[in-house]
Amino acid sequence: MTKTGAAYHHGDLRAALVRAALELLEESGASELSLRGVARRAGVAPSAPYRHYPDRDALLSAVAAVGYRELTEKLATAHPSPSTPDDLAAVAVAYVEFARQRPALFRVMFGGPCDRDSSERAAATAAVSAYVGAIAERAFPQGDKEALSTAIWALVHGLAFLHLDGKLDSSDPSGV
Amino acid sequence: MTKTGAAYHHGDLRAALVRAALELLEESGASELSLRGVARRAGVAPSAPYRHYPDRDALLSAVAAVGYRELTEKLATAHPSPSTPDDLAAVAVAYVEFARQRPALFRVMFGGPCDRDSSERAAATAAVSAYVGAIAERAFPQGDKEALSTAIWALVHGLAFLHLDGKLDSSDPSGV
DNA sequence: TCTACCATGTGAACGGTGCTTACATTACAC
DNA sequence: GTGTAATGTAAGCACCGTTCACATGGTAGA
Repeated sequence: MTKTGAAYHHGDLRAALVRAALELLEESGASELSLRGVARRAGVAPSAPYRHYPDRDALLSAVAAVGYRELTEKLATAHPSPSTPDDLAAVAVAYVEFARQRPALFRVMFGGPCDRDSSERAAATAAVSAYVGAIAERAFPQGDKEALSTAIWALVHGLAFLHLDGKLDSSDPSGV
Repeated sequence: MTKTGAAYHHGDLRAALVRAALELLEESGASELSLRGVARRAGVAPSAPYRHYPDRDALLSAVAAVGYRELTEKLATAHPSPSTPDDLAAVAVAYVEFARQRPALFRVMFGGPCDRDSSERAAATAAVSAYVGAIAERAFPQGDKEALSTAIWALVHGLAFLHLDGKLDSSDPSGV
């Protein structure tokens, strides 16, 4: 499948498509990402992407996977190894910030039903889950790890979505 | 504008369209609700809905408004006047249950960017918000009402979304 | 080096979509 | 009864996802 194939006609169109999609998401916040639009952006015929992705959802999954990686990076940057509840709060704020700064990408990542076919995507979300779990365990060693991890992720995730939907204002009461 | 107009040619097509949309959402969980599909379901030409709704989003907002009403009903049924944290937990479970039982409708309600034009929709979400706030105040009289209300809604909302995206399993650690 | 092959990209086409516009019909006011 | 405004229809536009036959060009094997 030459996942990271060198350069054929176009030169790694597979990656170029993901890049074009990310650009479109950043520019016009519209979370409506048309395959034809991405192809146009990449300077390629509308049918070209089908040589690399079976359908639109597969391309979106690849884009989402990049989003997951960038999200974990941002969280790690917020606090490399959080261990206190305050550290955790910092990471939580970073999560919500990510959603607010890149709403279209965030919607691609979490907006629709995740297709379990994409191993790339599944692995990336598992990584986020594990990361949150590890943090929760370190911050609250005495608690039930599963429940805590779920609760924290849910709280932060819900906060992000309510923000995105304009249900909240600037106040950020994320004291955890 | 004859919002609740009697019966012209079709017989309150305005309401019939919302009904048809809800039916389609329930049947095929696909959250992709096409205006043409709704019109077809209502036995009407594809352009007929435009006499009652300016565009697809407006119809979706009307559908979402119905969803908000049904959600508040379900929450009220779960516990008519919750005052203890345990009561609150029951309401929270009902919220997540609603999302799991009617995922397509839930996605219409919260999935996309809410258009602030629809007063109908805005009023319905404000009602949910006020309801949660009132509950939070009664269950935790000593806490900061705003922060508590936000935190609770976010936790429950995030839980619902993570469930919908298949990130969680059957365990329901909603101890609040 | 020549040739055959296969991966990649193209162009046209199909059915579906949201939306608009011109036209037909129907209910109500006068 | 007649006129008018509200309502529904038919046709058409541009766009979408997807497929298929075809063109192109890099690479392997002789």
